[in-house]
Amino acid sequence: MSLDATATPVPAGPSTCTVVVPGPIFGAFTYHLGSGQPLPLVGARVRVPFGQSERVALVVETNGSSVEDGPTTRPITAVIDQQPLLDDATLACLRWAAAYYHHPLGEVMFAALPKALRGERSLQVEGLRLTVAGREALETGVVRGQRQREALLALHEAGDGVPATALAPAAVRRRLLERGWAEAVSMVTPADWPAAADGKSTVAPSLTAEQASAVAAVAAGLGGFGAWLLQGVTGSGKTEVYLALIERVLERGEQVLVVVPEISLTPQLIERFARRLDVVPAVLHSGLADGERLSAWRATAAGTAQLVIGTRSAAFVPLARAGLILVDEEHDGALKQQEGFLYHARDVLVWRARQLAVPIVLGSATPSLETLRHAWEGRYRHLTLSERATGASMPAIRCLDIRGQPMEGGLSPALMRAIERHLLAGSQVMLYLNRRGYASSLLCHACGWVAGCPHCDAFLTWHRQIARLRCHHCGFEQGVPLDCPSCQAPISVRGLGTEQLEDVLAARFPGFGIVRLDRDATAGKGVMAESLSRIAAGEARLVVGTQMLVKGHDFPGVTLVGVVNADQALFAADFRGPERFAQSLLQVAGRAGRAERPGEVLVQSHDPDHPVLRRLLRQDYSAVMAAELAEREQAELPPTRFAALLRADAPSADVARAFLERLAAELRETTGEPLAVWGPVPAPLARRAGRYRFQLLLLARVRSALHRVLWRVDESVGSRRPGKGLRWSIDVDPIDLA
DNA sequence: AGCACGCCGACT
DNA sequence: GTCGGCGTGCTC
Repeated sequence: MSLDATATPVPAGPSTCTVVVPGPIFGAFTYHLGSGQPLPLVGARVRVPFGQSERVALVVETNGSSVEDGPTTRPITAVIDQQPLLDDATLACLRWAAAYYHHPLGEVMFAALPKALRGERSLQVEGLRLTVAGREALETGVVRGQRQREALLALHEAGDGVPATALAPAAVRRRLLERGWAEAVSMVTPADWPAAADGKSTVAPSLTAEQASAVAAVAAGLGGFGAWLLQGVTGSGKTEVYLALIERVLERGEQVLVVVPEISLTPQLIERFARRLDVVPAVLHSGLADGERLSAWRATAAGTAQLVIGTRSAAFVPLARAGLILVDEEHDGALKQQEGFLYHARDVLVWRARQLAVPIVLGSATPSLETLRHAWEGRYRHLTLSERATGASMPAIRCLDIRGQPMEGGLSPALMRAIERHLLAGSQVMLYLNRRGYASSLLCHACGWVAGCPHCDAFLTWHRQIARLRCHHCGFEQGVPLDCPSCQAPISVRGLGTEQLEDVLAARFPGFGIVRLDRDATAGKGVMAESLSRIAAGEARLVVGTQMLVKGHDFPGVTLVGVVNADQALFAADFRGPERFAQSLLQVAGRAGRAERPGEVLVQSHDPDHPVLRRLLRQDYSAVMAAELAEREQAELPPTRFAALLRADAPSADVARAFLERLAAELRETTGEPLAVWGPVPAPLARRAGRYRFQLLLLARVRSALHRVLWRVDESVGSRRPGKGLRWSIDVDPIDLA
């Protein structure tokens, strides 16, 4: 490009730009510019004719060589953004993620934008800028009006321009323009963000030796890439380590991105960050109104927000001056998107940290086997917090052998006695049961009939409070039959759910107050908060709940945790069953005994000698996971192999199965790659919502081999027509094989 | 994903 | 005789 712009003619060759559109289209499309249009920047939105209609598209390349024998290019209709919405680094990350997870780039890129920017909403506004005459007027002091003077000073300070509406009343602006002191410009709406909170920052507690050395280790690596696993038992004060690190990074004038599994569980975390650090965190999650999300996103991209806290979708937010990335509860499955674009936020962020040359800290009391393995093999540095910062001891975990015990509503006599003892001592008791509803199924004792879902291979769960049978997989509901539809004998129930447990406890321990925390009981707005405050106030002394209990919330008054049914999780079909069980048990155990009173955890099981259980009783998470790793190696499963799951479903079982069978045969025959092809097999829930589901598992020792095969899959499927109603997807690094 | 084109049942 | 059902195919 010549420096002398006036002498340089507009390049004679057609200026082109390559764009992607939202939707399941893998390719990119090349357009040429309309007459007199400026070449749009990469990362900006444009409007293009597309088929019979027009679309908003994102520019991914300019003046690119014309695409593979593309027919004739059409002209861009309009350039929407003068400035790119996505910078080069973010774009590179999105390109990598689209390729790695085999998802169309257009869909990936539009998913990375806040909703408000997926359409045509412009960020350009009318602005005013100081002219030379204006500067002189300011310096010579000829400006009479106080308001005009203030406005000119504001323009002088801003330099680049100020949005008209933010500057002064219309009359004052008109006067400035008339006198030639200011000129009208089109400018991008500034991405303002409040610099500080109210200045009342709370004082940091002094760090324990373990915390201090963790902080020092990571802080020494600021300014370059490094991955760290921060493994700290519940109550060991990981958050204090985060806070100290964030403080260091903010002092350097850099940004921190914190990604958590679920923002709804962490309002207190955000509040704590804001207070301590005296900043206003930019919060990014799906529950925000579009406008709020837009301003937080833009402030992050522009660098005006120093601290950003978000859920997995925040993994793709542009960062103007990144300094550190934190992933809290890195083992949590919510960090992996479960439909559509199947990315894992933790893995994306490790890639980004490397690209941005900043440290990333993965924190958890119960790290995933993937992350632990990286740490054990030296790819990640391993930081451990083994003591509770409060000085409280970890609760004792004991197993209750319930074989042959007379059970009452799923509770053994020993657990009943323990509940009574803790209640009478003035404590709170928490019971963990990972099954909602009243009973898992309705059953006819006479003929064996079971209430099943007409659309899924699943039993209907009886929800007594709403007097309905409900399918937890497709949402199907029906009334509760009084007699067996098949033989008219009276119906009985099987399996225990949280609703029933609540009833049993209410009858057995009247007057102590019960709160149930599960998806059904906390559905309404504000119900969750209300329940939590009833627990905090001690109004409820018994807490019954599902997985929800495991995450986030602290219940300082709880001294007994009862795990009602350990076997269900321990013998789960999925290969991650033991890992998940260990994580849930230790997380739920961590809710007990935080105060001065020591906690107790009682686990009911029919198999008290199960090796996973035995190791957990010793609180030895690492031993559980080391044994688990050996098993995975033996079984040739992740993380010792790289996996991809090909899923297919269709209204007809034959169509779905045949699709994968043909693919499997092709892959077995034609790839020279060292690859295991398992299946196709019916998916764990073979029929769901009226569709038949099959899956094919691919396992490779070498990641690149797996990806070469996946490209071949894309090609193969692209070149034939799938069967009637067939849907299929690739899940790279599947969390579960279901 | 949109949005067309395209070939079979119930309505003015 | 048309309106419209959603199956199938394309988008620089």
